[in-house]
Amino acid sequence: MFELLHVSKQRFMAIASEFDLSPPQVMALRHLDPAEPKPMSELAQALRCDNSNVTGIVDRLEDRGLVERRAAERDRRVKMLTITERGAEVRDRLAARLEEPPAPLASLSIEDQRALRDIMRRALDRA
Amino acid sequence: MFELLHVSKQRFMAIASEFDLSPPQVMALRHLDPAEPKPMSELAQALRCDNSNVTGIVDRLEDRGLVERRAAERDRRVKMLTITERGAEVRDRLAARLEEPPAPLASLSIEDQRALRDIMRRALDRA
DNA sequence: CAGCTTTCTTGAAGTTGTCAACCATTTACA
DNA sequence: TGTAAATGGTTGACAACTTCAAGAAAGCTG
Repeated sequence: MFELLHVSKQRFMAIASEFDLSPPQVMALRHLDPAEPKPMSELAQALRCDNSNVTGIVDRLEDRGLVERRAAERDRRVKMLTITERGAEVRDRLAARLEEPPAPLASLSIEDQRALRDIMRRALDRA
Repeated sequence: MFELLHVSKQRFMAIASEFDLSPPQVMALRHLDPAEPKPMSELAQALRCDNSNVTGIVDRLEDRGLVERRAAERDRRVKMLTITERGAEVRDRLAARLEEPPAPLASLSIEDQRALRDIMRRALDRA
């Protein structure tokens, strides 16, 4: 189990570096929705880290033109995050790459894969 | 699956901080064996990071008196890492804590847990 | 309007990570 | 044997993540 986590983490970092992104940047891109701008604080909550941390991560994503900050109309304190066109394209390729089943799991039989999926679902439902 | 990884990572970091250790420090302690000193380079390989990185991690573990560096007799370039008495005690408590099944998995039925374990084993054997 | 709260930013400090350069030691070979 | 190359670890520079404390700007409340 421990081993599997380690392998998965390696895989995740390898994919992130394919896109020249850091793991938190990938998490941020995954969470943001091109159709629906979200405030920084929500991203911080999703990433389970401090607001001030998100500032830096978004700074670097914005430098690369992947996301944009925009003051909310209703409350000008909150900055809404939107994904740019380039960002959406990267996000899609990233999602496709991450959805490929990891090597150890791909080598399992179809029945095992199904069983695994069902057990995982039950585990997360109970959580 | 993604979600499960995220949850597991959170759990791991929470346990690490219970012991006032960082994740890499925990990984290092887990890898070292109180009975058998190992060279820095082997730890670097296990942690999949640069030698120079291990230098810093071991520095901080040594500052807390958890591990010790000792020049190998055969080749004085290599530093053998040993776990101190305090280190072994921490390592044991840590192992016990990490072996407790994580909450989402613990809530599964016994059959599901067994099935999960068997599938995991098959996955890692094939890898 | 005055004071409190909320959202985000900034700055300091610490850890991780990589890379290049370096030192000491060992090994290879001419 | 003696010099050159390889090896193990350290150091320094740099970038990113992380948290905390302090601050600025905007909004809310009485």
